[in-house]
Amino acid sequence: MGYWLFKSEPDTFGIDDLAGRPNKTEPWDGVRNYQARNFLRDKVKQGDKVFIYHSSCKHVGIAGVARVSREAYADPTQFNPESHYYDPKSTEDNPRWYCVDVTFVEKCPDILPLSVIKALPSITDLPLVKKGNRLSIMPVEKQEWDLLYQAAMAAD
DNA sequence: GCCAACGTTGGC
DNA sequence: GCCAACGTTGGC
Repeated sequence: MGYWLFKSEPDTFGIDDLAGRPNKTEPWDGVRNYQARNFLRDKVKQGDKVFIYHSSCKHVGIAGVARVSREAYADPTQFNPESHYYDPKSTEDNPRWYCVDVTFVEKCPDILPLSVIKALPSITDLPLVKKGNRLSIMPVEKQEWDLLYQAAMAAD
């Protein structure tokens, strides 16, 4: 079982949007970074657990948990000229971008703030806490997951 | 809104 | 292949 953190801007799509979708499921599309793409395409597996992280907003941090309900397939938005994510250099035969489906699992009682995550002594390797971090799909080690999950779900 | 950090593009 | 210019991300 793999563990991941996916970033999203809640003004566009946040944990509440995911919870409100039919079957609480949504394609995680629009990823347009090669390192993130490679994780999505090659490493993210059905049943893996995912922290949904809210970025570029008032309360930055881990907002909830989802699981991967469908493994990588060609991101349809890359073929749609109307889409913000359209990529004219991508073809159906040789798609450049991939997405997975994620399904809502649970919401944190409160956002676990980035400042708190950074203050956890054993969270030092997670790309999220590194300087200049821009990776939108990143692996989380099991020990990291357990610690973050406990912190995120603890009601205080 | 600011700005640092980073990824991508394109001329050479 | 180098690297400057540019666009984007993302915390604050």
